[in-house]
Amino acid sequence: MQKQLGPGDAGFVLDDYVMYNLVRATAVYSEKMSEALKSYGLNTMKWRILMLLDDKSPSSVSDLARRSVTKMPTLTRMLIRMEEEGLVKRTALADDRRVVEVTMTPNAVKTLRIVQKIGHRIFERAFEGVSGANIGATTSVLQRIRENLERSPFEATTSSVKARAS
Amino acid sequence: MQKQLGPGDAGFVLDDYVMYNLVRATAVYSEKMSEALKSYGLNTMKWRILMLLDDKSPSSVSDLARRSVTKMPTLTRMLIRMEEEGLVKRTALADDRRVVEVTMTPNAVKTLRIVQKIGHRIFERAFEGVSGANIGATTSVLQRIRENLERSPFEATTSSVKARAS
DNA sequence: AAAAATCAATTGAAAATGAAAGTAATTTTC
DNA sequence: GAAAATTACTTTCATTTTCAATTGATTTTT
Repeated sequence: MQKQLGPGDAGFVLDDYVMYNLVRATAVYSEKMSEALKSYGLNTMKWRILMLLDDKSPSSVSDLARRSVTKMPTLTRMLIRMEEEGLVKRTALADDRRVVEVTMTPNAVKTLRIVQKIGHRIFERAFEGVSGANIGATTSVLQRIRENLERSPFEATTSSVKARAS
Repeated sequence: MQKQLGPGDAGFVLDDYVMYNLVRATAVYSEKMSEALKSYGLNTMKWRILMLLDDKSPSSVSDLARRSVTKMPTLTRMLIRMEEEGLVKRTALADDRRVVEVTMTPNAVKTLRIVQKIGHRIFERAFEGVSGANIGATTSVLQRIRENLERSPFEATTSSVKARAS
């Protein structure tokens, strides 16, 4: 296996570029999930929040924002709506009343369990023909990507060469 | 390697779930790219469109929409803006005047080449510590995921069990 | 060949998003 | 221990995105 070609290199093929495939695969997956969730009154964001709460409850708003890679304002609004819909409860933390603790309602757990089955079927379809070993390897690589990128704030070494269109 | 656990199964760990990592890794990557592109007057969507045009020019609007997994209205507006900024040219196809052919301007090519270098550095950082073989394997899996999901329109087999929160 | 159907792209109204400012609570500094 | 700084979240407002309908062009049907 030789050195990775980057965009702009001669012989570079976009369809074989890992980053392009990463973004596109995720977009298609999100699209499918979104369709499937619609009839349950959910969208991908509510789904992700419920999954995160199922994983760790209660969670603070900022914790959910970080783990769902969503901006706080967006999340605040979404959580208010979800509270109105009876999916979550928001309460100020006793120790530190700046913090808002979010928990799932039993109702939300019930809905989540149903939707998880559908999510699992989409997952199975997505990985049709991919071995368990390869799924594991892919997971590791994805975890690694996130860690690598979250660790390092990107510093623009060519900051002097600021080209601009028009 | 045993059977894959799905969300809701006992012993399931969200942080090890491939779909969660897929979405999160992509979100972090997009965030980093977005930051890096800002000073060049670009965003991830313009960047992706330019990459697609660099790969195949001219392209129709619908073709770009499909390959960038973006809704047509969004793309139309973005292309209009990009034309105003001197990045692309839009012309009705002679054979079929419903179709709008989009091409990059030389100016855009110049900008793209610069930004690609930065994109490549982010890519390298993302895959720090990942072998070339593993990058290749990941690419294949991602391609497979997309193909699998694009092929099959998801049919809700539990469509009778429509639960709804609240 | 006129009418109906389909298709590619655009536009208009409504919802979602995010940067920046605002608020309230806690911690740090002097 | 009061003033300043920080933190966690919320709100405001301008922009972006999307759904649904529309336009203009081509193809299909009758």
